Amino acid sequence: MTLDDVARRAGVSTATVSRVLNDAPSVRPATRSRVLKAVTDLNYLPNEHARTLAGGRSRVLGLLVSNIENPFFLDIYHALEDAARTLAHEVVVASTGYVPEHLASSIQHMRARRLAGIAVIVSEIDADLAGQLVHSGMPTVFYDAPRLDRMPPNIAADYRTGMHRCVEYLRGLGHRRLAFVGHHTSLYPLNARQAHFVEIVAKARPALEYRIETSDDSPEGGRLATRALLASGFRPTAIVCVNDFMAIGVVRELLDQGLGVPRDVSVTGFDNIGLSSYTSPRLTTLDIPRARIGTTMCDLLVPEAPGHTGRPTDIVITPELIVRESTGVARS
Amino acid sequence: MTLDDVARRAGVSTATVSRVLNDAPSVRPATRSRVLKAVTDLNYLPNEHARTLAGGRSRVLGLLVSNIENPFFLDIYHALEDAARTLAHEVVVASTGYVPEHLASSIQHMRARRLAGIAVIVSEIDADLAGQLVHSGMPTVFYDAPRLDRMPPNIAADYRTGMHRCVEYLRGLGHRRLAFVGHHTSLYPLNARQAHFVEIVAKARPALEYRIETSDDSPEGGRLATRALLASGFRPTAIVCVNDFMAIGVVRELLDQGLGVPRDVSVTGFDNIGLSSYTSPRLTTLDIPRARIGTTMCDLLVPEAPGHTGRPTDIVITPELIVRESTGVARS
DNA sequence: TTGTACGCGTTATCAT
DNA sequence: ATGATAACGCGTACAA
Repeated sequence: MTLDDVARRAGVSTATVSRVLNDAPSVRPATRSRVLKAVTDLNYLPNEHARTLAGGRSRVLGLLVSNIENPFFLDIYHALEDAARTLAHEVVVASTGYVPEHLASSIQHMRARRLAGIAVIVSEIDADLAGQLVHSGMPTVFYDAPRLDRMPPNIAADYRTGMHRCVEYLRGLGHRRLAFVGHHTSLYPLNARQAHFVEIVAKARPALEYRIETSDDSPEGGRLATRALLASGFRPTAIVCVNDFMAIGVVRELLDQGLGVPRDVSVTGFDNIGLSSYTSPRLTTLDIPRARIGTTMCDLLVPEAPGHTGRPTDIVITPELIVRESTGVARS
Repeated sequence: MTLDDVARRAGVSTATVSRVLNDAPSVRPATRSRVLKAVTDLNYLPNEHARTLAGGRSRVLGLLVSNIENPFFLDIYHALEDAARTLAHEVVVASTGYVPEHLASSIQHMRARRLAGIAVIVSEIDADLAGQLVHSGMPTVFYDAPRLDRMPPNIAADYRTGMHRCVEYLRGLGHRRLAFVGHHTSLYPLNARQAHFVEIVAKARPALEYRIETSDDSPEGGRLATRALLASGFRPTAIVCVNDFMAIGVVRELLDQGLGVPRDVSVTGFDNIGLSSYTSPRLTTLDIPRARIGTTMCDLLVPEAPGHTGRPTDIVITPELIVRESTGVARS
């Protein structure tokens, strides 16, 4: 089923069919409808590959995330997709699962497909890969990108301020023994949230005790990290989690060990995913506006986007503290 | 950056470069490495569009789901992707959000891309669209497909038995006033789980009271449905949810209204998503083996798959009841 | 073993 | 307004 078939059936040339399909201006209404009829009769659909090959342009955006199971990424995906849809663009996702090899191969695939642009939200990307991407000529936008020489547009969250708010809030509640539950990540960059946690906690006076435990980015990971934490004998009065997704498992394990939340241990998440207000107790967390991130990425990537500015804009998002039920005054 | 550039740099013809890239047998090691060097020097990546256009085949599978936010679908996606990866295939997802227009356009896109195959898990698909898909010639596999004349491979869950197990279990616990919380769905087919619930409950002796409420497929939907349910004055002692995702919101709303789960109201989910054992209380649910579904779909779609059988296999999955903490004896 | 040349299905540039 | 036809970048018979 090709253009030729349609052309033959409509008694016109392929050029005309192509014009109709791309609603070019000059086509007589009569022929136009003849062509359209042939198209539906034959249930014809243009070959996308031939199309982008001949036309040169693609209307597909790529999104690269670390872990699509985490609702945080899913939300960004949705926002991006919605924004893209209004611009007649599609978006394809690839989740690396924090596996560097998957990251590399996903990038290959996206480059091979000559996408219209690519949005990257993978904390484990190194400067090398990022640079390669940028130099490949594809429009690229990063969220939390590593520092690059030729900076591409970047959207950054001010995790330092966010973490500061979180720790200060807990200190105000009287917490002096804190734990951080993070997730494994390949070295680049050392997880910003964790780094800032350490920095801030280390500076606090009077001094705070703290401990760090890491595991997979999942509820199960949160549970395992908490189990290890408690098994070590350390008794935190508050656990700061790298994100809500893991916090769900942290709370679960605490409960399973007979610890009340927040009666015995306070727990904070990060991201403010939808689920965080459905757990019991509801999670205290820091909000990161995923929708805005997704929309902004689309703006940055697609020239036809309403919010598109040619120059590489740097955008900074400051996480807001959302106090709910999982935190309370420290048990004395 | 094209084959030509590489060929020129390596001092060979494009045909030879192509051979190297597709590791064809007869290429002298010396020239092979010359070509490979040129490729890396130029950071060359074959144009996927030209490739599938010329070669005719595509190594990309499509997955069509109703709501990728629901972990149920996400799990299938992952299983499918993992299986596909071992066969050097990619998979692209499209989530319709239960919007028929999105479904149609996603199908268009996938057909346009001449994918190697397409897996469909959208309850809202009608026989018309399904038929169109099958007749388009693309290898297709359905999960819970509408009945078709020319049956494509289909994977079905025996919801009737599953729902029967669920209702019988609740009856055994003394529940006589049941509610069903389902999700909106375009007509085709009337949600099987709901239909079976009604059928089974209506037959039960002594007679059961029941009521149905529907909303979006999300925790928020579950919450809203429950709110409406209670506002109506109906006092179920047990709520059967169409899936775990909504059940999360159902439990939340119950708790918010001061009702204990399962003390005052028992709640059952469906699917046995990972989250269902992280909520408090843990959800009693019916297990559906998502991983198996994803793997099987890959087997059915890809000829090179180990489990591939030429003939359209019909597979039936029977949901297993998993009893956890959200159900208990009916309050007298 | 390697090169030449045609075809894949479409868009776009000329003519007409 | 419409029709030829040359790209687009690659795979692959067919030759050499």
